[in-house]
Amino acid sequence: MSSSPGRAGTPPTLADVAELAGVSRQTVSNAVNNPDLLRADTLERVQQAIDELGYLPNRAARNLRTRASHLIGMRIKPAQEGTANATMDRFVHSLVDTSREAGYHVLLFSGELDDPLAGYDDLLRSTAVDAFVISDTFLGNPQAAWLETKRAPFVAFGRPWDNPVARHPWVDVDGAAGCELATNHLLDRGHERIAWIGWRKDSFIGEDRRAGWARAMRTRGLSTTGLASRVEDTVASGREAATVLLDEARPSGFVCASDTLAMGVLHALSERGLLPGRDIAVVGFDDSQVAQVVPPGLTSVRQPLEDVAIETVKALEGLLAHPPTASAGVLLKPSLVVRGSSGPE
Amino acid sequence: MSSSPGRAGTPPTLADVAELAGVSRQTVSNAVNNPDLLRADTLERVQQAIDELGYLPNRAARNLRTRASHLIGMRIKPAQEGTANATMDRFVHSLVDTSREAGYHVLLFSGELDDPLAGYDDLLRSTAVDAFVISDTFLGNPQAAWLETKRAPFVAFGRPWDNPVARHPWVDVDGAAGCELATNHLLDRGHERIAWIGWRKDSFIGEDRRAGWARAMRTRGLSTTGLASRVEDTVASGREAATVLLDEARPSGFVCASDTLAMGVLHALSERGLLPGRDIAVVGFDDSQVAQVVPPGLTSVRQPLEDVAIETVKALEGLLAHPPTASAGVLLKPSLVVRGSSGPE
DNA sequence: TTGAAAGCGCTAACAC
DNA sequence: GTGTTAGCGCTTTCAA
Repeated sequence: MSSSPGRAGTPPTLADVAELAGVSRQTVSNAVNNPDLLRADTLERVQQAIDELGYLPNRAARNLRTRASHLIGMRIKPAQEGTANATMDRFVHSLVDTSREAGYHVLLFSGELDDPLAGYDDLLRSTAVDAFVISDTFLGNPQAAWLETKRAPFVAFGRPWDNPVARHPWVDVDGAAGCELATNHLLDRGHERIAWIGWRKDSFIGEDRRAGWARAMRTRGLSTTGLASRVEDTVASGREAATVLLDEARPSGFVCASDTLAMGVLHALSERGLLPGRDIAVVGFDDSQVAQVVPPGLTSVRQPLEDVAIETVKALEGLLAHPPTASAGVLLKPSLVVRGSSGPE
Repeated sequence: MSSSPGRAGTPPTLADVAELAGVSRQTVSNAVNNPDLLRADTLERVQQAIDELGYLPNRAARNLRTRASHLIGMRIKPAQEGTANATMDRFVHSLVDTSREAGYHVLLFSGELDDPLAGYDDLLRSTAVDAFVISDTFLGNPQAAWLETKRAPFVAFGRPWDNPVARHPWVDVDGAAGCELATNHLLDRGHERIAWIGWRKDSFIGEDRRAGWARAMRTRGLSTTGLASRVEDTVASGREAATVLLDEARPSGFVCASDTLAMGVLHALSERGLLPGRDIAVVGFDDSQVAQVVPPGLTSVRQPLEDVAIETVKALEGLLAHPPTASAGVLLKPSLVVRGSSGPE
């Protein structure tokens, strides 16, 4: 490790490399950004100087000049306690990995709970990020409309439910297909009275997932009457809903809009001495850690978040290209992870 | 919303504000950074222009000039599937919140699994971040030593186990105290044969937590012989360990080094038709979502991650102050969240 | 209290 | 191919 020319702590600059290699600063810049412009021997010499000094372009300077930060902003909501919901954390992991391969880093920020726009504006106006990934589209997404008026590049994880004509790129997972998968799985195992526990009606995602259950039932000519419940996404609500359904509808299986609700069902079963998988089948949604480790394993719909991240970054790259290319929406298919809670074997 | 002078998409600059307010650029800069230098009426006028244009200083330019990015880098490991472990995700949330209050954003990055240093070097040399938060100190932390040689500011979440004379700031949670708390909780409820399931001996954290259990037992004059098991941090390992211990040591309670292992115990109990809390007491560590939602609730040691984040940012601010002030290590006390798995009421 | 000049490190545009 | 010039938007001197 050779000592840099300045004081330790001040990384070498383009000028340092240029001096050491005996070329101009511009040539060093070209060596870094357009190597094919240089003659082979010059490139070699510059590269050697770069290696010797451990040179890497200063981000701030490059950002200032190129008007790009190579940063993707993503707002995260406070961690939800008491639920099984960690989809966004898993997505962030995938996004960080995928972004890195595309030369981007992920900048996380948080905002006031009540203001869905907080945080975006500052980052945008200070040109701190090149684009956003928005994700909390649970009940529609005001961010999308707002960002569009600001002409800010962004990709949404989640369909523009409340605005079908929206033009921005989005990536989503087909929740209806997932629940259809889950329901068919139980139907294939001989269940006929399959109950649904989902979210309140104002949730677009919840209604979508519910539709998958209903479709599967209808397709087999089975009635859904009295078999559905719509509640808050909490364990307690899931437990109560399950208790009521068990008494009033006598289902042999449950398909739930979330692992959180499914855990509520497990609570209800446990209270009655019923065993999931043996006495009553249960399927959740999200393949959370909870689903993975709870005995006897919770069968659950798994979103392909790695693929969501890949498609998201792909769309992002299009948006940030010159000229920008807006991609269409992408809808991915989830899979079903079968575990003990949906029956033996 | 007034239109900015340039094309839409080009945010207003200092010069735009200066022109509108009829002052020099420098005065605008002072208005933003040293408002008390301005006369009240000038400040008022400039502030009005700033508001009108929606001006916010360009980050890249400011970063270049001040040699600071106001970004904290944190490397995250791939999400762990099949475990209950989400401590780092919870910590990231807290860190993002706390950093924001201190004027910092969190930049996430990932690196090759095999190379603990990957990613750090690039960010450092390109002056992309002001400091790092390192966290994966499970088996010691080579990053710390490396970052110290680079004179890079960083704070560790986790003690420098393998280097007691390390001088860098760190924040950690007293795992031994947590397990002592857990064990005493069971002792207070009348248990005497309390088994330990922990990690392999090369884990500093694991040995620390184990010491808390052993200390609590010894303090009451109880033997620990044959009651401890050291395994991998997986559900399967926890299940096997519990099975063996149930047969050979006949414990009435388990204290585990992680919620993942505790879930393994729940699996073992479930296989034998035993009920956690009624037949056998179980305590985990981390108060994961799993602990929160699994029936009948898993009693678990909770790390005060919000406080860890606060102390981390405090130490970071010291490091980045002029002149820097290195703070000492901070050891925080965890708490015990009591749920059904450790017995009724 | 305000303004003018310089320069952070880099790259785009052009001259050689 | 390579070097020169200019300037991205900001803050730190220093002078008025």
